[in-house]
Amino acid sequence: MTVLTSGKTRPVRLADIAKAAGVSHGTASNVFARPEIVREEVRERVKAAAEAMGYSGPDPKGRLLRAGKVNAIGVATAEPLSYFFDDPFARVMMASISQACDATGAGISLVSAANNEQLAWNIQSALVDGFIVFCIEGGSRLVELARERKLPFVALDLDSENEAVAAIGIDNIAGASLAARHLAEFGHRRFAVLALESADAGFGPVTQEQVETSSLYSGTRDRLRGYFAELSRFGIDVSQVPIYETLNDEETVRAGLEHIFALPQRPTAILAMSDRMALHALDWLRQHDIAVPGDVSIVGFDGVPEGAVSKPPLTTVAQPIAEMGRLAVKAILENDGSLSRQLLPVDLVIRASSGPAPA
Amino acid sequence: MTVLTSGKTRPVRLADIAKAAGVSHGTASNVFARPEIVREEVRERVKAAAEAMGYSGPDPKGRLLRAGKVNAIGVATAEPLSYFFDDPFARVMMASISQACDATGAGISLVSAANNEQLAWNIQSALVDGFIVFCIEGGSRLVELARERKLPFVALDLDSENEAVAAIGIDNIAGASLAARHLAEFGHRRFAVLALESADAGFGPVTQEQVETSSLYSGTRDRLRGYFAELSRFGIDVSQVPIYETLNDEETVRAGLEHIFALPQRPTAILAMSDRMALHALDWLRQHDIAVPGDVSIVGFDGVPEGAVSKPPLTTVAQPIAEMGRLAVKAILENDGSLSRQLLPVDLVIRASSGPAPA
DNA sequence: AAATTGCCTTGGATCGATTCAAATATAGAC
DNA sequence: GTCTATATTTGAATCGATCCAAGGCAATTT
Repeated sequence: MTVLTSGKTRPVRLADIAKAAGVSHGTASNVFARPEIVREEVRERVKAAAEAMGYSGPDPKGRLLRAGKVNAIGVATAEPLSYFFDDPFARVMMASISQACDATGAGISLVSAANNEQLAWNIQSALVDGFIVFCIEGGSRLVELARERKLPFVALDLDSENEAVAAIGIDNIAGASLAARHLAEFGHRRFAVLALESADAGFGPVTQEQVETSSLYSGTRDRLRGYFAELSRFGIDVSQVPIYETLNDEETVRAGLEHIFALPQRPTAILAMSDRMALHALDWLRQHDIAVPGDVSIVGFDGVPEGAVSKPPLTTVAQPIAEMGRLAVKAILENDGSLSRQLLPVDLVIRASSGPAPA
Repeated sequence: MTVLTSGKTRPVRLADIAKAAGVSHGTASNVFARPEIVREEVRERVKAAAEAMGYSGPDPKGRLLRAGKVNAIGVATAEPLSYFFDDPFARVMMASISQACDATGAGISLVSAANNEQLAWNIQSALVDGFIVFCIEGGSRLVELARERKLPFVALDLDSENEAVAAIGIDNIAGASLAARHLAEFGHRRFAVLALESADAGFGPVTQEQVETSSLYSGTRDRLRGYFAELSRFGIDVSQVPIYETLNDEETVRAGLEHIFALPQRPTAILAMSDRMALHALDWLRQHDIAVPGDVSIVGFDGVPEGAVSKPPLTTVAQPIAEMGRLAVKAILENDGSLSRQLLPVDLVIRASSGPAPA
């Protein structure tokens, strides 16, 4: 595995094999890359030399520089790496991205970092042919970094403002409208909203104005707009609808529900901006003996598989997650510049967590 | 972003910047790699040139060859890539691996492939500093491939036979004993086993002999040995204990329970070789109004987080998954050759799914 | 004025391969 | 024996950086 040169050892290179076999390194390279053009006798000799010296084929590091293609795409997020394995939405998305990669033989590199400094470095030095950027919350910095690499990249779920970057997202306003209309048509008139972050690291009750004025997190803002536009159409005074912002985890969802159900007017319908929140809410409601959908209806957002097996199964606004992943991978690998921005349609999946408003 | 040379364009290199700024390439390199040793005036000039030519920093491809370190570890499996995001055990393991990577700033490359040919190529050409190999089922081919790369690598959960490869695993026999003893001490005498695969693509009732004779899947075999050795110690005739092999999914677990509970002697205790199976079993039992642990006790294996929140919470043999991930990453990154084989201790976590045998 | 010191800068060597135009060998035709 | 066509092989150039010994230069010592 190593040659001895003046007392110190170093890994065997293709050139060492070539010398040992008495051929040029060009020929040695051909033995591995295009064996069919090398005369059999020579080929065997080179292979024998390789075997003897414990050489196990050309080092990808060297090949890479020459070839230029890594054959892997980077998936980046500003969350810790474990986000990819913890978050239900990320998992479904990654599963679909990985299927698309499997189909084309490309690998996946996970790029992230504990702190912001690391993150910049990691993105700058990632060995990938392109990036898929998860823009969860205020991912604009991430987009900026990825863009500086001057590699093909697409943003998933990007703030709809930035027209200049390639992005695959959904129509948050339309999706939210769907959810709100569904509940309103069931006769619900007292609503509450479980919102995603609209400003950094905040949770607690917020007002519509606060959400509107925060420039980041356009997903949160658009979903709220969609909800409220639709509710207004039904003559509901949206200024009276409580909005509670959570961190999309169990603890803050429960806190939100405690808050909401302590208000004088209990809601009969909850609009949750993620399935994760909706599922935690389902747990809380069951533990508090509030029947779903008997007393309270709830509609989630995302369409994660857990929603299909919850108790009760969750009505939700399903994103075409698999399609988004496929498109993203395609955009990177083909890099024909065809993709600029793409808003995919969402789908209201009606299950058992929503029903007529109680009389 | 590109320079024009005799009619064709090519990406800007560091050398182009150096020339444009009138410095040597060595200095240009220092501007990016160790800016503090370059005089400010020069530094600014080079940076300006870079800016002007749209150069966004040294290409990692070039750096890699020189540095030799990719700063990423490969995680390989023979399953499709999406396994990493679908399987609960894999997910917990990946979460812990990614935490360890985050802590050291290393990236993660997922390596897998649809078919065997691809897999070989993907492993041979992966740009990584080492491999962590998931040896789920008969992963010996995978280990062989990884080994040929001559990079540091560790196998997770390897067949305990192969003494030559570095591996991190658990003592399956001891873990299984723990589970069996726990139930036996509760007075249980009628057992059933929900087993993992022991041969390819099979599910259904099997005998102890069948499991023993299958050479792959030593995990399944060892767990069964552990169960039965311990039960025998309590004077239980293990030849009468039904074993049902599942595919670790809901459907086959339910089929297994239908089968087991249709037998003349209903068990009062179930030993499940994975938490995933145990959790599906819990669902089935609840739906059939069989009280846990009133009528039937059940003990899982793995220690996935879902087991802590199931109803009832699952007694299980917890693997030190986080520790395994940490050790694996450490072994790769430090590569001090210190790790050869390591069997980590397992832990019986007693929760509410096990209790005294019914009178 | 010469010598020493410290700070920057230079340019050649190197990392490990692939590529391709040119050179060489081999065989068959005339 | 020469010529041509074909099959192999060669070796220099290239990919894009980093490293480092050696050199240049200005400020300080002797």
